[in-house]
Amino acid sequence: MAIAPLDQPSLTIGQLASEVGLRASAIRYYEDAGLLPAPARVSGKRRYRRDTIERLLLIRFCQRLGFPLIDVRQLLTDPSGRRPKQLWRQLVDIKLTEIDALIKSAKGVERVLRESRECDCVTLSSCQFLPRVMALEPLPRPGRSVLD
Amino acid sequence: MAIAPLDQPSLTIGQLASEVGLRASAIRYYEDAGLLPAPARVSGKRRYRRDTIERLLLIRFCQRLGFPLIDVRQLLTDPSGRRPKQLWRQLVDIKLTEIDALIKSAKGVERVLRESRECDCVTLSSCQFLPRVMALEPLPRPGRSVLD
DNA sequence: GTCGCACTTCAAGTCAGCTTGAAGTCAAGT
DNA sequence: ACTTGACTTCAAGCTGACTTGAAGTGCGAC
Repeated sequence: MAIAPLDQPSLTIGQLASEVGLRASAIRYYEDAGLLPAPARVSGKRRYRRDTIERLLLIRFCQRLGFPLIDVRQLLTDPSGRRPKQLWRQLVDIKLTEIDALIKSAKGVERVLRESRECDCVTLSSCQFLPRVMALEPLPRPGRSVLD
Repeated sequence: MAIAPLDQPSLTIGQLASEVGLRASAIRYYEDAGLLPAPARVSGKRRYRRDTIERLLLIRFCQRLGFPLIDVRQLLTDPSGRRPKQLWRQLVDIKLTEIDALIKSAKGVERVLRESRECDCVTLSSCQFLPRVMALEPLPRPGRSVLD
């Protein structure tokens, strides 16, 4: 039986989950989704090397930046094993335009909200805010790949 | 049988949909979701008064501001039939804090994205951006009621 | 030996806001 | 009479990131 090197003691899925603040089911899901390689097994149970922690942190890193898992997978499944700088820049550039649009849109919404707070128009057609609100783009919803 | 007044000729669902830029299926969905009252029928088919257009515009108005349909329903099903000012202010105030948080969060993400674009650190643990990214709150995802 | 617990797989459920499909109805036009 | 087209209902599908549940396995402790 393969024995983990001493500097990389193995973790059960529960230990790994609690170290990174995830549920075990999420880790299994990442494996199914191709974000984590299938780990070694000891009597059928998953055993993770400690460096898996880092990989999970990188996943959360990217999630915090607004990338969907499908894009994170692209980054992580680079054959060279290193963070592919070129793809990273491409993703960042697209995400930056998305974020700029989001901020702009959110600021427009904020302004209209502040102004319409005191609005008590009963019929919408007489509402002074209607044209400005309808001119707003809807807040983009996240979750889709930046690479369509 | 009730006859629509002359100043309110009735619209089929398809006419209504094209006037407001929605699909007929969306209008039926709004009815199921309690956002629109069940309209009169002519031989089984829905006939809408023209003021339904305004109600649909109000729904889109609220959607553009980021309110989920469940909150719009609260606003629309007020027994008085008028826009309930007090609820409106409450919703707006909560939404304003959400939007402020969103903008703040998005600006943090933007800054990190710009800075990490040139980052080529191979291992995440040595990445200077990790602590700052992990400190970011995730971008809030829309769609849930502001009144939990 | 048997209890409990952490693990396993697989399927299905969750949220929002619709869309799509199947199968049927209705009225007008040719 | 037949076709066309817009309508009807109801059920199911779609997105993303998971969670939940059911049914089973393995292992250490008592």
